[in-house]
Amino acid sequence: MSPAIFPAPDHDHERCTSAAIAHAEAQCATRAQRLTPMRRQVLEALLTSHQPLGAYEIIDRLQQKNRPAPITVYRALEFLRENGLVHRIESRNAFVACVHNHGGGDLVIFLICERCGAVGEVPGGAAAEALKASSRAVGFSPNSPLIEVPGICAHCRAR
Amino acid sequence: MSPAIFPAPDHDHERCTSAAIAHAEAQCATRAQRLTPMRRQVLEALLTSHQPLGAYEIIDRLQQKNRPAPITVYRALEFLRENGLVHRIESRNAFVACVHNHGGGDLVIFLICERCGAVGEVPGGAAAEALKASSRAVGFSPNSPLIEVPGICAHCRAR
DNA sequence: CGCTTTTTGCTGCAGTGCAACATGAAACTT
DNA sequence: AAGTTTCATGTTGCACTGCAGCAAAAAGCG
Repeated sequence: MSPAIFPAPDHDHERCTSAAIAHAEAQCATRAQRLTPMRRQVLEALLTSHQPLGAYEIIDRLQQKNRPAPITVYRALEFLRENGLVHRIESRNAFVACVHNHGGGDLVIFLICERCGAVGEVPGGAAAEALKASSRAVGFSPNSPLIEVPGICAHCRAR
Repeated sequence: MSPAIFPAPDHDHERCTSAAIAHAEAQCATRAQRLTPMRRQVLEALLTSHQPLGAYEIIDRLQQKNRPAPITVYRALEFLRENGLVHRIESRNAFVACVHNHGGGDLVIFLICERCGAVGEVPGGAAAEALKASSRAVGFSPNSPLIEVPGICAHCRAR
């Protein structure tokens, strides 16, 4: 598929979720990491939302039977982030499932729709170069930058 | 002085602080806004730190006599941000005094030294253009982006 | 001076994030 | 298979973030 940056409002949710879970399983297998039920549930909660969720929102969406404590969810999120399956949206104090298979090191730009709340990821090559140049010009040695762009996504604009 | 992006460790703190306060007074005067004692104290706390401070750190640094409630500090910070005197560092949940006189709308990049904690601001013109291009290429209408770059500043690298 | 607007104080609360310790489950060793 | 180590989760508790809602005080204005 051509990876739509923003999922269409009517896309096949089931399929994109299960594909992402499959990818997560593969990812963990190759890294000898364990995608436990807890971790999988947290990832699924994020996948089925397609929006950034706060920690307590995640808790609310998990099976009510054994409502996990905040620390449990934070630990699962930490694991998922370390394995590139989840990103944190700093400007929202929230988390999104990563639907790309972008390699670990390369910079990603987060596009955050202010209307529908969806988050898209785009590679940040050109912007990264400009940033590096600006940083080094003042003697600063940059590490991986954080870029989050609020705005309006194509689907919302179309309406 | 040529506005060093990062203040030298041995720079004249008194002078740069009082200059920034003077600028804040002028800024508020022209906008018919009131730089009250509370607001001034919060700004001074940030200026004398040259590092991002959390809300409670600010409280701790204010005169102990009348320790303000968190909401009071948040309101002062809100005012200072609206008037371009303070920035929020999203990735740190903290605030820094703005030592530049950059016009309201133009994009600023925050360089955050991971060793000494200092924050520098550089204009983000080139990076902003690259970001806009990347965003629009996927049908996204961007607003003012957030860019924060962790790294090592020149002074820390020199050591 | 009265009136309005702005600012600050006060109480309370929901959300964020993690430390420290205990328990349980899985993997590895011999 | 039993024991040991490692990893994951549960439990308790707490510090910080951020703000709502209302009350009191201060500043500006006719």
